[in-house]
Amino acid sequence: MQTEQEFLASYDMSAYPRPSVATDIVAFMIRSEDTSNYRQNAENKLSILLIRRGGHPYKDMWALPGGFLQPDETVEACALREIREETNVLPASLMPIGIFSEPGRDPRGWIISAAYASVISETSVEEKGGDDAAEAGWFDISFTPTQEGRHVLKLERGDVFIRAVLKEKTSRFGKTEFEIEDNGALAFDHARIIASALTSLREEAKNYDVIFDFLPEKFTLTALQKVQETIMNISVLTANFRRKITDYVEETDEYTQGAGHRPAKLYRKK
Amino acid sequence: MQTEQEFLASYDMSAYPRPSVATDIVAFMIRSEDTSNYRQNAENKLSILLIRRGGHPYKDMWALPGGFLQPDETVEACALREIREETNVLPASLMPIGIFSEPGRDPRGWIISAAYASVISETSVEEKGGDDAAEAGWFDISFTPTQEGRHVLKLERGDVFIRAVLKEKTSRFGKTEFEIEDNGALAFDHARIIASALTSLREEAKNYDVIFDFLPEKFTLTALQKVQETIMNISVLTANFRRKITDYVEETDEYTQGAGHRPAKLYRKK
DNA sequence: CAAATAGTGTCTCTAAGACAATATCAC
DNA sequence: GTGATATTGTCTTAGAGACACTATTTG
Repeated sequence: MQTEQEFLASYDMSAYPRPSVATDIVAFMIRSEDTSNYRQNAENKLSILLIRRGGHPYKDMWALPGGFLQPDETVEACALREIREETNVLPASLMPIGIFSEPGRDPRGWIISAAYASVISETSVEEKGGDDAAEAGWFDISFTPTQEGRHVLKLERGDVFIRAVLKEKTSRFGKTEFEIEDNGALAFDHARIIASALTSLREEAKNYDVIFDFLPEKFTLTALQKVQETIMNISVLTANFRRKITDYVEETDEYTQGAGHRPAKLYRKK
Repeated sequence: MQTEQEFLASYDMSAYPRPSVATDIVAFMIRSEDTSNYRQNAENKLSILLIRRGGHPYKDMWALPGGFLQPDETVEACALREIREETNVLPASLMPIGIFSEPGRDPRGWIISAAYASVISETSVEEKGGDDAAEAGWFDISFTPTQEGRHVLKLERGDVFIRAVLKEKTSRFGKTEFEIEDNGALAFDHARIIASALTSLREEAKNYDVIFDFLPEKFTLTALQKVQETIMNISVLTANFRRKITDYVEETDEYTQGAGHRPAKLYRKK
């Protein structure tokens, strides 16, 4: 009879086949763009971070940031490390999206990926300019349904346009999934991952769980409302939004200044 | 300059360290127990499937069904295969719970696990008796909060009692997690996985997504209500439950028979 | 009829949606 | 004052929760 010690000493992990395990991160940020009229508030665009692949496979196409899991870290820590390496910022939130493990999803071999959505506040990343701007950048994202259950994913940054088409599919267990019909210029199955991530983000934004993470510590209620409207791609009535959000925020005694119109009180997350 | 073909031909996956990847499945079933009074409806108990470990490590302790991912399958397919091997049944649903990847979670080495919750209808599994009853069995489960953010997980089957204690912890990003304080007789970090799975199941049951999966195709509204009450560990008023559930079901023209009280109409999921 | 479950009607209160009205700043 | 945003008030309606009541079967 073997003892546990003896068993563990003789156990050989390499007897079983093992995949490489990676994380891919969909990093969301809301970028505000000044309007022509100085009195008008800035407009918001939802954007994600993409990196141009310098080497094979999918050379010169755009991919999500990510990397391989290391032996001394959790999958979540790996995702945080990768996003940190790319943006120099710790994200304000990290949400699991799913495990992507279809055989053949990576031409290099058996590589499965744990996908995460993360949220980065624009103010936290502002200082970093476009130092290696050709290699990484924030793409404005839109994801809209068309006829016959198809969805078009558009990513735009300056003069770079990416357009992918996905088909909505209900999985065996009733969960809606996306299937890639046209990759656009996206690498691997990343169009699918982005679609899932945005769907999850919208789900989370419904109950106000994630919208605070897009803003700095102190913010106006109008800014908060704009965040939600931008994410959900809808518009809500101000009075109703304020009534519902009251439970989640607390006042500060500060106000915005010099905006060419009535100042707004700043709030903090409760 | 290398072509993509050349790159892929020279690519060596084994240059990077790889973990073993496994799935663990929390299979839920609601078992009805006849009461002493013949006119009374059966009582429901929520239960999960556990397997007694025959070998090291954690020899003789109880563990979740699961197994290693194979190169030609998705993680989800792996979970389905494992649950199928154990119960001979295809579950009615499969929900991702999370990836458990803390270094040291498995004494055999670097093994990460994708955990799933699945739901099995009692009627679909009824035929199978206790053929290897000593090795696997359905344990009634209860999971109740105590003082100071602790939770007690009790598992019971005949004369086998398992009692584990977990501490509720809010992760960095606001998600509630569980940390094991006392494993009871559970192997690995499976107490944590079970706690997460039950929490997810309750979340899903709130909006009636998963309760149908516990029942056969045709069911009474009372049975459906009992399922929800059993999962959530609450009781709801019949009139209100029926009003809300109307949108999710459709009538059949069949009725229950010979129960010693008024027959109930059978419904189907819409 | 008794015991048990099955099923319906309705009152109250809260929350959501729509819309109107008022407040305050920079120029 | 004008143009912009900030903030509050209130009407209506839908839905959740509580509770009382009626219906139907078997022994």
